[in-house]
Amino acid sequence: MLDDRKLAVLRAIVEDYVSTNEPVGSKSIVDRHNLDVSPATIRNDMAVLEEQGFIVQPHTSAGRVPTDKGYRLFVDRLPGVKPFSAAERRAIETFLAGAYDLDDVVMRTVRLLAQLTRQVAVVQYPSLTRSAVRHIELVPLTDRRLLLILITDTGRVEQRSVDLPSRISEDAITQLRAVLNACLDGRRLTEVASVVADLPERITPEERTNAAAVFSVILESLVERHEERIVVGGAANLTPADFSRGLHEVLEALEEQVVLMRLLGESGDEASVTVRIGAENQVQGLRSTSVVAVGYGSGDQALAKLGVLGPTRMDYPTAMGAVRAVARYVGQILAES
Amino acid sequence: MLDDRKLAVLRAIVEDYVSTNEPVGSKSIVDRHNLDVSPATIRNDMAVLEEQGFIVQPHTSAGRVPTDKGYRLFVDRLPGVKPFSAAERRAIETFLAGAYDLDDVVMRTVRLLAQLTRQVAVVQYPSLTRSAVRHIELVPLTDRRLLLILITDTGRVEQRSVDLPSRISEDAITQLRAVLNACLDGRRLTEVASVVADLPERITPEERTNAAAVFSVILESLVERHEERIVVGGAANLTPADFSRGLHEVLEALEEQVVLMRLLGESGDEASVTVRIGAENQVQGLRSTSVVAVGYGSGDQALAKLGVLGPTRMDYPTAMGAVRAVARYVGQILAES
DNA sequence: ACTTGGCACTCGGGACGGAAGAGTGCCAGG
DNA sequence: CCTGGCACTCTTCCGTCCCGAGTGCCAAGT
Repeated sequence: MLDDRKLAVLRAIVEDYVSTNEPVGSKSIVDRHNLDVSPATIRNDMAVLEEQGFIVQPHTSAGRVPTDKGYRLFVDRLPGVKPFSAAERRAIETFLAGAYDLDDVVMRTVRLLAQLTRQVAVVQYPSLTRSAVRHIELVPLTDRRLLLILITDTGRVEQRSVDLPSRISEDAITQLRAVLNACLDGRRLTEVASVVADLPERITPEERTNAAAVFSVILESLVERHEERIVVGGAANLTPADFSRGLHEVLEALEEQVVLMRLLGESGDEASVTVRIGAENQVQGLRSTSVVAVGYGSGDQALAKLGVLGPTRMDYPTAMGAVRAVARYVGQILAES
Repeated sequence: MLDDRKLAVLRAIVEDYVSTNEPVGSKSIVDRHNLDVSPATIRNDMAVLEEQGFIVQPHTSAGRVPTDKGYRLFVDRLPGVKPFSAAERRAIETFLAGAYDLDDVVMRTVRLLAQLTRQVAVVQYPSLTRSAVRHIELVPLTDRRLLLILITDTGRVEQRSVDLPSRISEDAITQLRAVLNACLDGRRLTEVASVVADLPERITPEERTNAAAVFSVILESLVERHEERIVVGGAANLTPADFSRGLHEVLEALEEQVVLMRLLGESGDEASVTVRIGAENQVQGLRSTSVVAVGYGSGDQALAKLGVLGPTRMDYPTAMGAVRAVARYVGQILAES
């Protein structure tokens, strides 16, 4: 039903529209791409493509513009990702390699992605729920208050302050610290809940109430409320022209961590680059944007996701290439540290 | 040279223009504010105000619009800050009190400020250079690599990884940790440089090279490059209409930490609310915005600054009130923790 | 069966022009 | 020093017109 030439026409429309931001007509297609047919032929093809819902014309006597469905077909059946040159990849690598801690890695990644794609970059911190405990530290703030610091194998450092029901001695802190590290070290955070349940037995009875306060903070704020952080950058790349209802709506959505989580969560498969186009995003307010995302991680399993967000009129091949390449190197960096 | 009525006229123009975003004419002034004079009189006053550069008319036969200089006069000589009602203050307090760590305090503050003022909120983390060391922790990652964690009395937790020149034993780590904490605990970060210089003597000779690596990380990344973090929120409150050259320029500036630092740095006095209007900001790209900022801190001295940023056409009294009130409560919260 | 040139048609956008309205500056009189 | 009156200046808003881009359709050619 869609022969090769019709696909080529669709591709031409997408490419031209992406680069010019103007509806593309039959004439300009034969001019810029060397299909050896006449404009009239293209028009016939376009009529079919329009009937099937891949393209529309904003008004009679304007050229055609791809629909979400059109972009979808383009992404699924057409050129695929644009591979990065060796030089580009080296640039990415060195830029990321300079980072000195996880915060810095994430910040650099965001900047890098935003710059490479000229879109909005979205990077999730390595998920806590998929991380394992590397170390737990307790620092006394006052004699009724501790600072609890959790360090994960993915480099995240989380801090919480704990109010204690009664005063605590240095010795008790030392004991508690030892028990926590002995029992939780190396455990994934998903297992922590069950382990913590057994801990009170290992604590001397008089310290149990204080210890319980610490445990409950661990459970509540680190395990149950799975604390996922997402960083956004390159918002300045959003161009007002692309959003009929104004940037406002998009900017608002980008400030809501929860919304971003859902957005990244929707891209299902983590191993390969996924693209969600326009209304495929269930997130209200981002129905006219596309998201290109992929999971990244050190080694085999994905720790979290990163990607870019932009108008549906986006250079998908480049975006997909950039996202894939960056994710790969971020994974490497994390594996090394 | 400027009698009371002329000031009242300026005030009327500022207030009306802020609320309507339209040039305000002599007629509407006498209607909305009860000055007991005729429009013609107002016109004469306006002619003077314009001659002195406090207002301009976009084109003949339009109303008047305040200039930067006009806003400046308004801010300096007119109503001052809008005090917050008891209910509002209680709302602020409870909203901030729910925070469970410094990151959370800062995030909540940003949201709160953005919401109260409907402008862009800018909050700086408590400055490292004005903080004191509360605790330093060393966690082995591999036998050639440590994670260095610095906790300050302002609640900041900074992490850096340290590559060591040679393998390090558990005992050596313990020794190093003890020395660091013994010598640095309670020291302001500005003093740290001189203290660190004397440290090697306290370390057994065979561990000096490793210790030196740790010291240099402390100095380089925590002391010299004074690591100031700034969080921005409420960018969605920027309305395109207010910026002739587009949001783009403003959004870009807001993504540059360095720019934001300069911006907050420019507001000199820390104890009281300062306002920088339009071109008073030396930061390129933010010449058409105003910044209302104030220092905040636990107790007497300011730790850092926070404020809001918006178009020069801003509700200054409200913004100043909100900034002042929020800064006060943030200071309280930090003092408690 | 597909492609092609020709042709009439539709519509958006820019140019032009006139009318309405807002707001001003100035002046002469209270 | 204030005020009412008045002429003047622009902007804004329509309505009209015209041009060009791009289309859909058809009949003819391969």
